[in-house]
Amino acid sequence: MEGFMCRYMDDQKGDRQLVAVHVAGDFVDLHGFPLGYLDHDLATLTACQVAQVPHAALDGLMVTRPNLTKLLWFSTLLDAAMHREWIFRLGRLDAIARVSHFICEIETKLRAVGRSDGSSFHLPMTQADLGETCGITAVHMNRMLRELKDRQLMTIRRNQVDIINPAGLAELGEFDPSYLFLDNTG
Amino acid sequence: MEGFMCRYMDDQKGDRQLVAVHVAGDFVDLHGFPLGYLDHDLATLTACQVAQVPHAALDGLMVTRPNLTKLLWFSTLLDAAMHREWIFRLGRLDAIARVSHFICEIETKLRAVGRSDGSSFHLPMTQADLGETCGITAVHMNRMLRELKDRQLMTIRRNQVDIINPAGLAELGEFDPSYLFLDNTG
DNA sequence: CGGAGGTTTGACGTCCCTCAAGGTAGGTGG
DNA sequence: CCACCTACCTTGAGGGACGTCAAACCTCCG
Repeated sequence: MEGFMCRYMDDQKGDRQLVAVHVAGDFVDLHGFPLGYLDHDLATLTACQVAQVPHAALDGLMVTRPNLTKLLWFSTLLDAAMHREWIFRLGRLDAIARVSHFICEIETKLRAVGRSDGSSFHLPMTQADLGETCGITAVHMNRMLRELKDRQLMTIRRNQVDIINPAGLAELGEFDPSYLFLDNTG
Repeated sequence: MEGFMCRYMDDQKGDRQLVAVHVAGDFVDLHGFPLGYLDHDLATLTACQVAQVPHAALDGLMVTRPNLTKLLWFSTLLDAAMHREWIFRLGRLDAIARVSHFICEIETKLRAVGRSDGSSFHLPMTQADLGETCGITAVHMNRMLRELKDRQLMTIRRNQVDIINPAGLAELGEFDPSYLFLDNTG
């Protein structure tokens, strides 16, 4: 309902890799319903307010409300589409483009729920968190953020993101929001 | 029904990033049903035999067969779980571990459909394909495969994979098959 | 026999990591 | 109100993993 959460997985050394970041309005744990258990971990990035839905209630919905079921299914496949985009980001983009891409994605998601005006928004993630998102170290994340500032594309200061040149940022991050299916979320 | 397919996305330079590899038995394009359209591309790696299911038939199933619907939903979330594992692989593992992890994953999937005996199987992917899967160049993939052979872990020759030391390969790739939910696929 | 696609190898460059040190801001207790 | 602590941010130097470029080779097939 409120706050920021993330999904992550740990490697053998205990280092985290974030696999998703969730904002207010997301149905976070729906994957656990058809799967039975969850293959990864959840954590909050801020204090959060969450609503819970018993699996039994979802089973009931599946029988009585196929259209609503399809919407829930849709929302989990939206997560899958974002996962694919993250794979692309980690596999094909260099560090600075990864950061740009992620910032564009989170801005788009926040704007969809009225948490961003298109240029400025609150993002409660440390540079270490951002590094674990983009598959780079916190030190290198710091250098990339400096470079984004130097290039007049965006700044982050005290969890506050300011996008100076949205088009330039999207271009650098090869960001195309069609995978977020904003024309279809109702 | 038969053959190998993959899902992929292109970057601005036209280089591919594979985001999934599908084997015989997978329901490949089910994501397009709730989503409405597909945010990525599909290609075959070999000649394939495919079965098609009209979306209208799936709509019918959702009304009359909620249990079967949940199974289909499950199968798409399995894809999502694999996507997460690919994110982890690209974000946290170095090149040789990425290859090991992928080989372990595809071996496990093939074994589940009787296409691998646990040590040997057919994998119709070039070193360039494997590179596009693991986010490294074909040249570096070649070096990693040589190293895996030198370390007595596995060999690939003419699309034939031979795993010499399965435990060692899984260890190197930090591979844990629980995300494949093999205890739950019926 | 020749060509195309795939594999292998070497030399060299660069992006990012590692390690280390210092700086900054907010929070807590004296 | 100051002292201190902790978490986070910033910067530098040096090294290593992987990319790039180029050439040779191998294998299949027409």
